[in-house]
Amino acid sequence: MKDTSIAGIGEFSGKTVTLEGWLYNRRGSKKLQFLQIRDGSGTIQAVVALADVGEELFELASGLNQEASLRVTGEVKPDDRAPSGFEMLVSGIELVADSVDYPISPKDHGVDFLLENRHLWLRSSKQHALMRIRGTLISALREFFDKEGYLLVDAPIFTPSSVEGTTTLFEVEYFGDKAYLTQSGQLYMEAAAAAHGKVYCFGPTFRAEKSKTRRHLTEFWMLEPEIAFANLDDVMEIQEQMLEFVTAKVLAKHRDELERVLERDCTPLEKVKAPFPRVHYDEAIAMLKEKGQDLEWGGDFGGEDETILTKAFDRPIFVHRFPAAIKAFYMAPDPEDLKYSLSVDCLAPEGYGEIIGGGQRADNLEYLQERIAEHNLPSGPYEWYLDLRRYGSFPHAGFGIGIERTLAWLTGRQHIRECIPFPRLMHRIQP
RNA sequence: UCCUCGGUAGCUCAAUUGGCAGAGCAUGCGGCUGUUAACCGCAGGGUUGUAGGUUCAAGUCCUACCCGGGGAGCCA
Repeated sequence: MKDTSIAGIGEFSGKTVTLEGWLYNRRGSKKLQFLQIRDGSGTIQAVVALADVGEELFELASGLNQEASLRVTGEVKPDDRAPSGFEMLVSGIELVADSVDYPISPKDHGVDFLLENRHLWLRSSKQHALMRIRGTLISALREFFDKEGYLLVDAPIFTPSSVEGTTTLFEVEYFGDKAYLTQSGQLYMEAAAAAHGKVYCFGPTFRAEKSKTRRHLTEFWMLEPEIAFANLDDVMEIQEQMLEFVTAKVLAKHRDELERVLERDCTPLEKVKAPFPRVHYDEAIAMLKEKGQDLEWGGDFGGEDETILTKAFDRPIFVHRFPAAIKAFYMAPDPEDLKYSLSVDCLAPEGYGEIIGGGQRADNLEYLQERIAEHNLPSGPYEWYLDLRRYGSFPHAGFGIGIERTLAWLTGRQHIRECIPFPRLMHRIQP
């Protein structure tokens, strides 16, 4: 392994270095070849001149296939014509391994073909940028909670029962019993919050819903904080601080990739500053009716409703106090009016819609028992959860932020399937 | 599960009223010393998703099925 990376190539201006990577693209003539080399950290153009390298090496260069792996040696030179400001004057090439008939050409491809070749598609520039920004988003989220004194507590993937009782779960055989893949770590975070005060989990979650939309995956990643003695207002404040923090981190580190590679206009992201507008459910209903949407009090919002709501504001918004009847059993009732719940969704702007769901949890034992019965949930699996209300119950609140939906918004993607390395969709589990 | 759109060369797509199945990219060969998804010339490449039907003639019309996209519901 060499120490030199393309991202840091500027340090070696005027010096001769060896790069290890892959041939991204090649063009040229009988006497001059332009090799686009990528090494994961970046890309650089390597120029091979027949007059400099001789016939044998030039012939090797002009026969190189797309995605062949290489060691390329040459002098690093500043060049105004290069996007990165530098290019390499090649003096030596070692073909590490050839790449014959690489399926993904630099021209257009359809979604189905690209997903079939997801293992190779990841090498493309847009997909490369998306994965880099995903990495930054995740580390920025974790940095935010770590610096605020939260403890990372891992939730289990196998669960004995549904968290919310509504969505369809993936069932697995568990030593002769049934178990399910988790749809949320929240209930476990409530237990952890009683032990540590401020906690969060980060991991994959699974939903067996037969959803075929640009907003759904069957396997997606979620970060779920839970905070003891917090209320609804507290979690809204935490959410807006968190989004302001991670958006600034992503902009600081990836503005060039966002604008140049992903063609994302960054001006809407610069407006992601606290406070975010807080819209009561009733206000949201009134706004939507005014815009001509046909809907009644008591229902949830559809994709089009969310689009209309978010386009009325220039930054993410909170919609709070949904009717208790359409929210999960563990949501706390609004003491001001019991038909509302102390719930909140955060909707991303520009039509992206819900990226965070959460709220204050019910801390009254009898209320929870009634709600579990109302939802026709088996009481047995929830006894441990009810213990949290039997032994020092405490007001607490939390939320879950969807990584892929947040990334799709930040990067301006149309579909969240590009926002996870290997998407799992209703009709796709390969590669 | 429902609504809707689609399936033609390795890839992206075209094919008029039912009338010889085509182009770009990729690949191969040739040309070009500054290309930026390079360009120019030539060549090879097809069981039009599957099965049936109508017709002198079906990529095109009809029936059934298979596969996929987008959306609804559900949610992050």
